[in-house]
Amino acid sequence: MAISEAEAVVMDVLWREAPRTAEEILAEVGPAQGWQEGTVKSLLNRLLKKKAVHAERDGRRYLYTPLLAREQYVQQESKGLLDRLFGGRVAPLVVHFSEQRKLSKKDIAELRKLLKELDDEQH
Amino acid sequence: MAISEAEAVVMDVLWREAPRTAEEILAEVGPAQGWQEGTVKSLLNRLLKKKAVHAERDGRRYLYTPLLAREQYVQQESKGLLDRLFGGRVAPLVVHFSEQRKLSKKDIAELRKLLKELDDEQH
DNA sequence: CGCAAGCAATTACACGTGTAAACATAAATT
DNA sequence: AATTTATGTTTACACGTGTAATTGCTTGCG
Repeated sequence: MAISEAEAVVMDVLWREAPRTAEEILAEVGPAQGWQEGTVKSLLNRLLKKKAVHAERDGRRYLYTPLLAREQYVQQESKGLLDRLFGGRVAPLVVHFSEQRKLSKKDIAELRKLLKELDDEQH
Repeated sequence: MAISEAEAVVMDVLWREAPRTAEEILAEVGPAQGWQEGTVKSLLNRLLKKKAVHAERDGRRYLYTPLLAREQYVQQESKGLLDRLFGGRVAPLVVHFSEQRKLSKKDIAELRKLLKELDDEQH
């Protein structure tokens, strides 16, 4: 089963640094998200059930570690969108953003650099 | 309220060609999706409620037309993903796919072309 | 005119999600 | 030892979604 958006917020905390306690996660994410303790605990439990995190007892509390790698998650999500909306190809997506004027100077510079590198490693 | 994935499948039919009757939509999408009549009708009703389509009576049936433009939908979805996963920027997403070896020759060629065009229209 | 056929609208139902409140349990404090 | 405190676990509940079944309304047909 897929990871929901709220769950992904919790994963994000763990991806930045792990292991962490529920309390630490709440501290980092509660204020911005407007979540209470119970909410974070529930999300952690659902993530446990989905095998997306691992919990290791540490005295009276648990330390949570991600099992699902961020790369994996990003990959799934991005591929899903690409497949659904752009025929599974990257260029049309970039063209789309270009048409919407959503390419910054920085984006363009980085894309140039990337293409150059791909060119170089060609042989 | 956002459009769900099943609803988007119906929208896709209408984006390809509109207006259409529920029957036509079912014919186009039912087999592939494994949906019955009632399913398509329900989805259409939800889309009506969400003001994503318009229905115009035509004798005993309705003709459905999209109100939400595909561009708009694509924009929302893409921006959402970009914001959630790539800090709202396009280049990191492309880099991600590049690292996953998901850039085809064709993608690379098209990206080159796009950058060239952007360069040209610069002045 | 009464009924069948064709559509649409309403209702249904299980499951996931966001968001907790309530409950359980074990450790710390009085 | 009894009570408070800190955590985690279970239960809850409303809402969206996927997927129809059921009901309702027209309208052509016998």
